[in-house]
Amino acid sequence: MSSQSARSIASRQYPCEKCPLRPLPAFREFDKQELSFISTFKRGELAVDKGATVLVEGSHSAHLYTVLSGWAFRYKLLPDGRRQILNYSMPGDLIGLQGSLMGEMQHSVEALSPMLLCVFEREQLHELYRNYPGLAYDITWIASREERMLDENLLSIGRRTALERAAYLIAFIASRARGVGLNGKTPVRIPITQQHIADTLGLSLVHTNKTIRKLMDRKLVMWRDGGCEVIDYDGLKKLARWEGLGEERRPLI
Amino acid sequence: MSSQSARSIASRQYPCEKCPLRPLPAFREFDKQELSFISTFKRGELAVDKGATVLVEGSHSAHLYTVLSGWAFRYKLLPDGRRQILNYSMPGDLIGLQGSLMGEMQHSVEALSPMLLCVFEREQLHELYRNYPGLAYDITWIASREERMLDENLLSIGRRTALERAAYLIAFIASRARGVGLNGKTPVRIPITQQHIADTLGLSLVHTNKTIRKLMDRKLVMWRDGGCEVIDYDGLKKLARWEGLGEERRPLI
DNA sequence: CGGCAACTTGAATCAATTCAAGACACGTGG
DNA sequence: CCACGTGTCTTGAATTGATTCAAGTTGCCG
Repeated sequence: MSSQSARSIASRQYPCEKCPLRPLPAFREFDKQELSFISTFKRGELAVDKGATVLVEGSHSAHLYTVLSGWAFRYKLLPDGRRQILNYSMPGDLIGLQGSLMGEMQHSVEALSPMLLCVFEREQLHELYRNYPGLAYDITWIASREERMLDENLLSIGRRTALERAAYLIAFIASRARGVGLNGKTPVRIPITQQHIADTLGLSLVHTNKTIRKLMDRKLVMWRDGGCEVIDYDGLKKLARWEGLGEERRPLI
Repeated sequence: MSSQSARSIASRQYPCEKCPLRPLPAFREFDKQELSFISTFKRGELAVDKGATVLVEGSHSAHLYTVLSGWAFRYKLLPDGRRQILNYSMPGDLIGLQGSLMGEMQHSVEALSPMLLCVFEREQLHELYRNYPGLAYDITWIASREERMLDENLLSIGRRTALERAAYLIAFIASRARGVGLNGKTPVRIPITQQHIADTLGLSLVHTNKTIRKLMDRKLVMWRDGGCEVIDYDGLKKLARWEGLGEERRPLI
């Protein structure tokens, strides 16, 4: 629950033309004009500590961000403190688009690990829409992708059993992480606690723990270094009756 | 579970300039150019029977729609038939945007009542983005609004009690319905069965019935004519600890 | 009048929460 | 170097909440 604020670093280390994410097979090619506009769109970079709050519900942020590195999660709170995690953000994902469009943030975002964010000016979105219809289309596409993920999560929480839910969630996160090359030599380590899983699945911490234990007994996942590692990805998918998110190449703003 | 297909009516009764929805206070003003483009964007109207399937998961629809009148719901199925309702659609809402952008439909849509839909050509979306950045922005805004509603639903299913969930859902739907003037003289009648509510809240039919009964005992809602009527809107909001969706005026495509 | 769909209800069973406590690793200050 | 606090994970037991099973009611349409 440490709620420190984000630390800023003004210097920009990565010009968009040398973006380390862009060459990944997960992302579509951009032409020179688009790239150079994004370059001017980018205001700088922001370094964020683990546990820091990137955006707060109720605020009116002047910025939106793309994750360069690190993990975060989006959540909402009920007045009495009950927390629901809505989705996770990882490299290549846009953060704060909803707030940029609708004015006020309706959810908060917290870093799960140290992060590096590309900072964009909300005001310039209009210019993007005026002059770069392709990028505008991409942004709508990104919003739709988020919607699709939420649909899946809703199906999961509403209709899957606890064991299926846990299997689905871990497979889902691992699948996305692999898409952005987060599995170097070793399998991906997902930097979340069981409390995060509980707050994502809509279960209590105790029951989540017992459920994850079953997944570990079945040798589907492993818990190590305060994080989760997938042992048998296909086993998780099968248990969850999940088809996987047939992801084509996507835009990177 | 009647799964008849939609019946088409080619004739267009409502030119966009005389759209019965547009004058409603819920929608923002459009200038003449935008209006005339939308007019050419519109291919015709589609009449749909109650219970008909408008769009099916897995299909590649060439169209997207705006609801002129009537109600529908969006849902996903698990392989074994478990159903999760994701959201409801009512007049002024866009249907099938996600499918238009991503190619394949990832959810199905079924009519809750007879409906009238404006039909648009998916192909022309690109032209819209190229020539009408304001409308393009609107479409992204609409996608974000859907995302926001899903966030709320996720919070509800994940973290609210059964009674709070039911109260939230009914207040939420009623609030949206009132926004588009569906409460003429009498209170809105929401044309859904308790099975729909169960499949939205992630509860069994039996337990949903007992939960709704509690709401009726508290004189918050009423069940009549195979549908639901709100008696005490503020009471529902309070019980659900829901602030309401502070809706400003929104675009109507 | 029969049949079907939606709504009700009680009882038995199962799943999930809450309560309570302990284990373990890690970092910090004495 | 050790004591202490904190955060995370773990486990058992009691309780509550939700599901399933089984029947019955009601209203409507052909």
